[in-house]
Amino acid sequence: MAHQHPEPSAAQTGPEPAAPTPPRRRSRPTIGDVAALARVSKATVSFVVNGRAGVSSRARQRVLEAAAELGWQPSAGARALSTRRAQALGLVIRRPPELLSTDPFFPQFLAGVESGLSPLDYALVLQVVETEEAERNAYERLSHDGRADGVFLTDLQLDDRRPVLTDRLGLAALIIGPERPDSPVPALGVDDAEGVRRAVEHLHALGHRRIGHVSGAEGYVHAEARRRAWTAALDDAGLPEGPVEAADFTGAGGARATHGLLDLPEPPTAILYANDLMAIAGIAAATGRGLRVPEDLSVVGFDDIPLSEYIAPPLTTIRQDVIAWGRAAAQQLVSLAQGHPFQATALPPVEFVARASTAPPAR
Amino acid sequence: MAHQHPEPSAAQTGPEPAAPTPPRRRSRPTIGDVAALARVSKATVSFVVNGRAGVSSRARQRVLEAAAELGWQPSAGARALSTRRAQALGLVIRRPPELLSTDPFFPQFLAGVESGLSPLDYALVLQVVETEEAERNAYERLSHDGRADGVFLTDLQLDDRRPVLTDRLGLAALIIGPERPDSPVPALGVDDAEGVRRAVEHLHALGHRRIGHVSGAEGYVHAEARRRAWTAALDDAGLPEGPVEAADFTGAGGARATHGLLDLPEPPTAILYANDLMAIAGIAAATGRGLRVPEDLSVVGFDDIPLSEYIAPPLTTIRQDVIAWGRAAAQQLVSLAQGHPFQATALPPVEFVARASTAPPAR
DNA sequence: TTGTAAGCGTTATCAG
DNA sequence: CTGATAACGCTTACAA
Repeated sequence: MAHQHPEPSAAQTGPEPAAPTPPRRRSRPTIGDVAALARVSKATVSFVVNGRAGVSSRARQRVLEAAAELGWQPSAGARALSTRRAQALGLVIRRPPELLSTDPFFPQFLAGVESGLSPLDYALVLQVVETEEAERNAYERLSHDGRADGVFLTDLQLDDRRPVLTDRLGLAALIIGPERPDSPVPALGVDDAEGVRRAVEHLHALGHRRIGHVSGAEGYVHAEARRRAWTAALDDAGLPEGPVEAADFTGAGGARATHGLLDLPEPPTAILYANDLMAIAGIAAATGRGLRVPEDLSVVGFDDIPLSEYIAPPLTTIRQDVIAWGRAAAQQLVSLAQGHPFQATALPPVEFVARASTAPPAR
Repeated sequence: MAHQHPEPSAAQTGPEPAAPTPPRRRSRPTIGDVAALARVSKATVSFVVNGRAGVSSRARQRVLEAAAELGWQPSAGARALSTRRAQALGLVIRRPPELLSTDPFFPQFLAGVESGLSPLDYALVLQVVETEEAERNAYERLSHDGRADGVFLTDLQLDDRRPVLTDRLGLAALIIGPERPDSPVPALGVDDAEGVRRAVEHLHALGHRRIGHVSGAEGYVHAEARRRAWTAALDDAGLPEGPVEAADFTGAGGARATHGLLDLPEPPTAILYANDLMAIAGIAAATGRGLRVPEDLSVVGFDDIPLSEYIAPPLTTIRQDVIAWGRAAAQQLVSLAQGHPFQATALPPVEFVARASTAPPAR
């Protein structure tokens, strides 16, 4: 009935009586207001907005008109409390600030997630945390507070405990990245290996035989996947094992690792980086040592960030459609959160983009 | 009483009797369970967790023990329904995908916002939209669904209608950027002008007299602010008006604008870009024309993205502490959402960072 | 087809 | 100081 007003239920049979000295700051209309105006019960209104059968078209009509007149829309919070669903998904990001601000993954992923979520009328609750403890905490609260019906698990580590955690919480979850063996949580990821293989083949065809790798932060599943793909690709190409330097996905790390590789007695003539950011920093590092790219050193990145096309030389790299990935992930997770079983989705494959940072080796 | 279980209130005098064939999927404990276990009323439990006076220490003790034993934490959703506050802030982002994925602003800002929000126990609801209509819609729903108590207004346009919208919705809002005249919504932003002035002074001191500017997307308040600051700084330095080329904050736009300036009959010897991304693309564009940076062209960026230090040459730029900005904004907006009046906060000033992309002009 | 009433898990009011 | 009891806005049996 008349919400937040002291009148007794008599109001139910007619429009709201003019309250004497109505307290200003009229709050939003409620389902009760709509029901009263449409002269039906709250249940009927609920049925109408939820598109359920069992409502006469006349009643439906009146409800819709009343809702429109009052500008009423159901309250997500109240609905969540009732249905025990938040109509929202959670994303907890744990990354060092520097990485967060430069890596193009998250913004794109977020854009994709949103594009998948908004047609379904789901919201996204975001948390950025620093420690692992805060991270666990965030998932627990998200679940507990009923703020999210499902969560994305990104930047998975090799020994990540989050799948077990979400499983225990009974919280729907989806790993963003390569599949994990024995994981209680399904995963959705593109196959990096294909792009890496194409890159190695490209370098091999150019005549490179010593191809180094600057890997991402150790312990991360995707860093590890790219590294293994590189090893496998070298092997497939019949090339000897190449030198690898572990880095951390940052510009500083990429520069340092590049120097490490170039300081070797037999430096590589080409380097494959685990992301574009490190590759760009690597180009600068090599340039700083008097090397020319690509004449003296070929460089391949990973991600194809928008900037990669606009540096000198334009970066040869491996492109993933992160937006499409995010969209697919969102749809999948909503489906999981609604209790449907996981069903594998096809993601656009990674793409090898040849630009000017690769060329035949000088020697 | 015992929540969601069929037992009669007899359960109140002892531990919960073992239900025969208990339905799986035991849901979380509620305040009622805690109250029952502690042998107090729900209200008392509520008072305890909200740290309000009027509870005997014995009762408080029992409540805390019961809560700990049950692992109970209050449900944010239920609380929100009761208090009519979502304990969450909203951020609606409308940007073209490319810009979103490369501009370091949002990730940093988000990190800052979160660092301000999490101690206050507020969540962040994020939306990424494409059209202006979707944007308006997003704000309306956020407000209306009760999903957010306040919203950030970013990327403000000169004729932006969002301040009026949020005002009409009665939704707390905070503009992220320079203050607007006559705005019903307060603003929190760093003063770009100081950094721009320092940059121009730096270039002037190096001997430059023709300093061009590549501006950000037209219509944006912050792009306009930087452009005006540049004009004013030239004026202050007693330099003639310089050529300006309008761009859009993207790498492609930066490259195009750079060519535009360099094609002039009297090309500038130094260019100030409205962001680092365009500056980096500008360096590549200039290099592609056979110019050397900084010998033939000095370049100054804006933002100091992490990559700027690791390109060749390292970029001279203007740094803003976006994380601190985000944190301050979060605190401010929470305060506004709680009904407190706006009170100006000091933000760390922008900082001029001289690196190697600037040098005395050749001619 | 429609209405009633009982939740959902809190907070708030107001007697004891 | 404590405890019923009524909101809060919605969904959903269950009746009518």
